[in-house]
Parts: sequence; structure tokens; C-alpha cells
Amino acid sequence: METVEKSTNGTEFVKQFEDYLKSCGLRLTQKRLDVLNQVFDYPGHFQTEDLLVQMRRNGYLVSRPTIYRTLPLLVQSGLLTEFIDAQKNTRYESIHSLREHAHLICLRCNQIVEFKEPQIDALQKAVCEAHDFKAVRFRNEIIGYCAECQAEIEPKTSDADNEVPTA
Amino acid sequence: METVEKSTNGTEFVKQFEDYLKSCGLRLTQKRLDVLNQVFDYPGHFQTEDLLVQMRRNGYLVSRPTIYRTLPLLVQSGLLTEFIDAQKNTRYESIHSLREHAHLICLRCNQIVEFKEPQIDALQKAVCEAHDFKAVRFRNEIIGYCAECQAEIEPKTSDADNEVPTA
DNA sequence: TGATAACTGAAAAAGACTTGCATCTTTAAA
DNA sequence: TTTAAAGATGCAAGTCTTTTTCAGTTATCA
Repeated sequence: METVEKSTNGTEFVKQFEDYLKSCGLRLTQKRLDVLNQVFDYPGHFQTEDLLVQMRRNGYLVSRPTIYRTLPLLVQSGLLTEFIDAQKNTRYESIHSLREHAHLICLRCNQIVEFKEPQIDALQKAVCEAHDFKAVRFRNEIIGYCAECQAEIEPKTSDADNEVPTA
Repeated sequence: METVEKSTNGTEFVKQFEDYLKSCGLRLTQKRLDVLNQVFDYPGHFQTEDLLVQMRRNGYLVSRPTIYRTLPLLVQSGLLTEFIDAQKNTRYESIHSLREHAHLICLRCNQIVEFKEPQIDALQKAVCEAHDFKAVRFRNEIIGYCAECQAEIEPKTSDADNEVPTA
């Protein structure tokens, strides 16, 4: 099937993906290209299901298993960042949309704010070296309540079950 | 049912748990005490299922749902640390066994090494302040290959699918 | 003491992946 | 160009962790 190809076609990203695939003896198929395309087309974070919906909406015919199989390849190739949200769902974001991998995750509104802290990155790398550990990916997430939700929680003393215990 | 109570009984931990529960209008029941006990009795990390097995083995009668309901309470009360391993399983460790919350997770042997990096903690707190974000918990995980597994992977060029792509 | 709010466990359900397998494609050799 | 071998894909079914429902039990407080 011929799909409309826009964003990533012929870019360095395609090349990077292809190189990675080749290094593993895998092929750069049209479906995989479609996924790459749509991943980079996605504004902000997404979950696998979100991407599936967007792809269907955009007329791509790719099955769920294929998407589930392709996203880890993109992560391994370094084009996609994976993290786990407060509900333990896997989320992704292309390196296109941002390069940092740290997140503030609000338990109440589920808003996710990225932050960049080069010093933390440096320290993590130092830790890896100290332990002779070869890092494939980093997770750096802070889970709590964003400023807005704090404001909405504190005045009312209701909804106690979701409140912050100590600090 | 009267269970043998050892480690945590009458300790500050029980009090901390009770205080948290009270602040939410919840009760410190025997089952919850049992879970607290066994959590602190567990050597090192554990998954929910591990704790269930240990508790059954030690003669505690607590259902799976109750454990699943209690562990988050312990996390919220600050007595337990939660993190997600490379396979996306939730793991816990009591603050008793260690206070740091950062991990090196090996993709090959699943070994988990803790590390402590106060500077990272400090930076994370600074980020929270900068964003007016109220943190409930932190995740700081580095996923990759430990020294031993690297040694075993590198010589052979097989098993390409599980290898590190770039660096 | 009685009403109300919590707690608990069994069974069923939910939800996010994953796998088995038969069918296509691509690649590279003949 | 034909073909065999390796990959890729989708469907359907399965797995596995975690959650929900609900009925019965227990604690708390007026």
C-alpha cells in the first residue's frame, strides 16, 4: 500500500533507523517507515494506543502487534524515548519533539512537564562509569502534584485519598 | 487472627503508617500491620507476588487484593519505595533496607544495583521547586548492561537483537 | 446499641501487551 | 528470472499483572 509520506522521508532519521535495523539483520519495511513517520508526526507524548488511533485516522493500515513490535526498535535505534507514567503506562516521545528525558508527572491531572537538567545527566553518566555499566536508557521521573492541582487540593480538605501525605 | 509479630511492632514505622492512615480517615488493621511487617522483613527488592508468597509461607492469610491495596498506602506513607524494573514490573523496597531510590537495572541478568547520588536528589528537588511541583515520589533508573553481562555479550557477536545499538 | 464507614476476599473483569501461526514479502542466491 | 530462505505482518488467542465488584465482616462513634 502506498501511503502519503511527509515528515521524515529521506531524512537523517530514516537513515539512522535503517542503520540500526541493518545492524540487527532487520529490514526497513514500509510499515516500519509508516510508524516512524507517524511517531515523528505525533505532537508530544503518546501511548501505543494513541499512535494506533492516529495512524488509523490518517489512513495507515498497521496492526497493533506491528506497532508494538516497532516502537521498541525505534527506542533501540535512539529515535524514540520511552518512559513510564504514573499509571504505569508506557509513553513515548520522538527525539524530534525534545531531547531531554526527564518528566514531572502530575498524579491529579496527568499533565506531564519535561525538564532538562544537564547536571543530572552528567551525574548519571558518572554513576554508570563508576559501576562499569553500559546504559541503554535513562528514566528520570518525578511524580507528584503540579502547581495548579496543589492549589485545587489544598483549600478543600476533601478528596483525602488522593492527597499528599507528608511532603 | 493473631500472627507472630516481630520486627516493626511498636516501632516508629508503625506510628508513621498509622499517622498517614489516620490523616486519610483510614484504619490501621491487623492485615495492614501484617503487610507492613512482612515488607520490612523482606530482604531487598520484591514484587507484589513475591511478598504474597513470603506471607503465605510465613502463615499470614492476606489476599492478593489486600496486598495490592496496601502497598500503595505504604508508598504514600513514605515507608516503601516503588520503582519499575526493565520488564515494567513494579518493585518495592522498604526504607528499612535502604534509603536511596536510584537503580541500575541490567537488561540481561535482571540484576538491580542501587546507587546513591545525593547531588541528583538535590537537583531533582531544585527542579521541583523551580516548577512549583510537589513531589510524592522519584524515579531514577538507568537501564542497560552490567559489567559482567557486557563481558559476556561483546566477545560473541551473536544475540544481536539484545545488543546495545549505538552506545 | 445501632448506624455508618471501612475493610476484606473471592471471583470476575480489565487492560496492556505478547505469542503462535499461517500467509505474504523481500532478499539474495542460483 | 526463478526460487529458496529469512523476515515481516495480522489475526486470534493467550498471558499476566492489577483492579473492580460485591457480599459479608468489623471497627468507630454518636
